[in-house]
Amino acid sequence: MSSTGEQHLDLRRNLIYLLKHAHFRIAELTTEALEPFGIDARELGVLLALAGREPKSQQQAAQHLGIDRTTMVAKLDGLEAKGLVSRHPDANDRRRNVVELTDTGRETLRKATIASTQAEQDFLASLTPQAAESLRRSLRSLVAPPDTGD
Amino acid sequence: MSSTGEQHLDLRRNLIYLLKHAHFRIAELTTEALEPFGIDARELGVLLALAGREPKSQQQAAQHLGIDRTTMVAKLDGLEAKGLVSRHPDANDRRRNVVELTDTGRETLRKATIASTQAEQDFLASLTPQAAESLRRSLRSLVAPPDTGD
DNA sequence: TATTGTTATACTCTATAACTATA
DNA sequence: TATAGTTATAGAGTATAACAATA
Repeated sequence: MSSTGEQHLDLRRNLIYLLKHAHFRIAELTTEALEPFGIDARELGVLLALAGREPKSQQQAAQHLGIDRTTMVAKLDGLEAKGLVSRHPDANDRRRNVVELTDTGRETLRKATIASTQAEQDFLASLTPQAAESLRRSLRSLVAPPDTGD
Repeated sequence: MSSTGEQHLDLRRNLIYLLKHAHFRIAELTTEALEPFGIDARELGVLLALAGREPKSQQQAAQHLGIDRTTMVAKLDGLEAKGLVSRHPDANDRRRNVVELTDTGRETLRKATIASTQAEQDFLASLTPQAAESLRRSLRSLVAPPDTGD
């Protein structure tokens, strides 16, 4: 702690580096854990975004996830092909597609979430429960709630 | 906390989602903060990796950063073109390039690190100092020290 | 034979622009 | 005119394979 601005020239204290690698590793672990369910970590994210407040239009789901609507198209194509989601034109606004989880999708989400939660716990195993909860809480407040309910 | 396995079907508690978006945002903030110095957040990472224990071969630097050696080539091409690093064949093993920061590179790193640290502090501003330090410490232990000093 | 740096190539992820159908 | 979904396309960023020089 010098007063002259010694700025710890240490890669391993760099937040970008830490967050990038932490993300990479949990994504890797989760992808492995989800393998039996036929979806990857990204697809779980889409299912979670949809499960929040159905029914949703594609665009609403995309905003919730923080991805582009054009990206959402491809994700939903894949999930629909697997029978996990269904798309129907919105009766009130036929430009929109209402996206819903199928029964299979809901069941897959349930099981995949259990596996994903286990992967997270494995990932966080070296932390105390308090530190793990603090980490999650801090990240939540940093990311800020994209709680656009419309 | 139900005992039946209610697995919080909430995207915003999902670690991958949180880490991905946290990474995205700090990378964005840092890139802005580094703009005056002519480097981006990734290039700062490379400079930091090099500054650790010079002199280093390209491959050692790449391993330290956790990127492929072929990726390192392009990064160093850019940094060399900007006059921030220099490459010389290793006298003891002429297959290797020893990569070092130039004086300009060292000075750029110094200033960029100050700006980057400020960006991190801005990013973490909503956390208590304790929570911020806990976050960094937890992330460090999760990422694990790639302290291959050779 | 193995390794370092390099190049060519391909793959993934994502966004921008343009098209269509609806509003 | 504007919006939702779609498609085509292009741009990052990265890794794999193959090559030259060196060990």
